[in-house]
Amino acid sequence: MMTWTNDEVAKLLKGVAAALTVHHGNSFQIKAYENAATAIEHSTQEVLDLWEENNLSAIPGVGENLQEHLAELFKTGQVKHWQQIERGLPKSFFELLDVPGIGPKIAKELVDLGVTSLSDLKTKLQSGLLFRRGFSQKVGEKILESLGNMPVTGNKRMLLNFAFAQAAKILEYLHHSPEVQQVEALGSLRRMVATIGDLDFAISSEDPAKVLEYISKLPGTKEIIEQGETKISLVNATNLRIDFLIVKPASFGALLQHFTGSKQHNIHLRTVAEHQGLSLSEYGVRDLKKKQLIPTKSEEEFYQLLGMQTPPPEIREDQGEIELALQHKLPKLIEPKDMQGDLHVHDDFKIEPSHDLGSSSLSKIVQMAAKLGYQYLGISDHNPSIGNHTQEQIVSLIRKHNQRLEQLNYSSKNVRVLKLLEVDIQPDGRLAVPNAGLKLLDFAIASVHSEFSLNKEKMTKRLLAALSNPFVKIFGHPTGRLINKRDSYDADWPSIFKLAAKNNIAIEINAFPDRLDLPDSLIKIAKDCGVKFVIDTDSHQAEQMDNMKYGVAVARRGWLTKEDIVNSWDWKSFAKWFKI
DNA sequence: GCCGTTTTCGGCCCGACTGTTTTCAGTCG
Repeated sequence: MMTWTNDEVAKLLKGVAAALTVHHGNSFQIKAYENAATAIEHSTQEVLDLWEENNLSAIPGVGENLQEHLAELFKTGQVKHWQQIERGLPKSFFELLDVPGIGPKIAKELVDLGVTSLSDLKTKLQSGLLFRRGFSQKVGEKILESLGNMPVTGNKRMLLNFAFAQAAKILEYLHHSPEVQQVEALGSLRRMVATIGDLDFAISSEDPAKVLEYISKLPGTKEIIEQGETKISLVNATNLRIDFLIVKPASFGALLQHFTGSKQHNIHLRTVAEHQGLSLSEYGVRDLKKKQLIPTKSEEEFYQLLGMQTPPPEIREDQGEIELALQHKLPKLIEPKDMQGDLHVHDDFKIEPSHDLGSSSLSKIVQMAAKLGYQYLGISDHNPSIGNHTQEQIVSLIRKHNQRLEQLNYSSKNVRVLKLLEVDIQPDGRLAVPNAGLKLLDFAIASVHSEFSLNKEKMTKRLLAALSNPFVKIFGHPTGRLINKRDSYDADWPSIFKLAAKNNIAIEINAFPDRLDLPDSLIKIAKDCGVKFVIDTDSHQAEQMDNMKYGVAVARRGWLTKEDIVNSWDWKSFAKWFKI
């Protein structure tokens, strides 16, 4: 069977919308296709998986018709109805739509002028041929610039920690302007999505013109894409797009709300507003009867005007948060300050593992745990490699690993240190440490570090076997994904989650920024199966223990509360849990 | 084509910026 990524499916839907546009189709049908495309593009669940689970309706904007079309696409590789709509349009038409600044109308104009591909477009623009045939000079020049800025290969989205670092630099620059009153990073960064495409900033100022002037001098700017009275967009030297929006302080709340998104959340919210005789924009809430704009300084004021609670940014994905906020029944999500321990930290003890050793000393890690205010800490080095050691040697190394931890507990009154180990799940599902070694531990974290491409059936069997081992209390980075590098492996997740729930094994939410695994999209499924979770940093140096916030963000995006997360519990409750 | 506190018909989010339009079309977020 063919595989389809969300991006590929979204691109097809956008193509259908574009074809409808040039054929003067129904504008609302066009909108429907475009909405479905963005929803799929930004979905954290794979649309192909959803189809297999018979759950395509989980994506807002995908209704009965589109579900049928998508089913046809996944089964046969094409959709007859769409082919009809696209009849008469050459392949190049759809290729051109990828270029920023080219929409359906311009793409049609270009193919009618004889453009056959992206490279042909470039040639014909540079030679001036298109201009002689009547194509707008200014539009052409903008397109040439866009072509130059387009990434050669698929544009990778930024990891959350990288995006935060970039945003921090820009925030610092903005804070240096006396005209800037408030400033905040918005968009997918504020919603803490696992990967970030571009950066958005909201700014409040009494003098927007001066702020625009100041931003236009941001160091590292390659090009200013557009600039108006309230907005400036630029691209920096690393081809990162950055948008700045500026309003008077009285409207700052509305601006925050508007550009935090998500798009699906806002569209739904505006239909709710409409039923109340209100209209929403980045300037405030407009009373349609009185024809009066009510500016909102804060987001809370904004949502209050709609009679709602303010949903935390992380769950503004139109997944039911609007309905619950209207009923004032939003759950109280887990927060970073709730965390009482980190159970997955590697230190530099020479345990002779087959994977990365940590680089920080044990004492430095314990200090860091104390600084973070933790009640407990799990030192969980990788197991000694099985290729180079006998079973006796493995057990002996574990004893040494334990000894220094036991000594530590005598000298450290604040942070309790647990004797853990991150143990490989071998391809057949057995653990890489014999029971004689496992029983020396407080408990084991089991995770996969090899043979990622087993088929679904074999992988499921492998994981189920590992989670049947009574020494395992945590299932580490469950799907094995490395963002931008390696996809999750295929497994029957509901049956794995059910077994974990039954065996009292916590599913890890690994906070390492290129893992963020369990992904937010699987969390709800896991919770529905009755599992508990841990949030761990998988740190290999002490500083990385600060990554906890990213794991907490994933948990929040999965709607988890303190009750769901065992290492947000105090020591007594936590100890009771793992000794069950 | 979607969707429901006007629910199976009849509506459909809102606005900025650019270019070339002297009142609007195209694109984007």
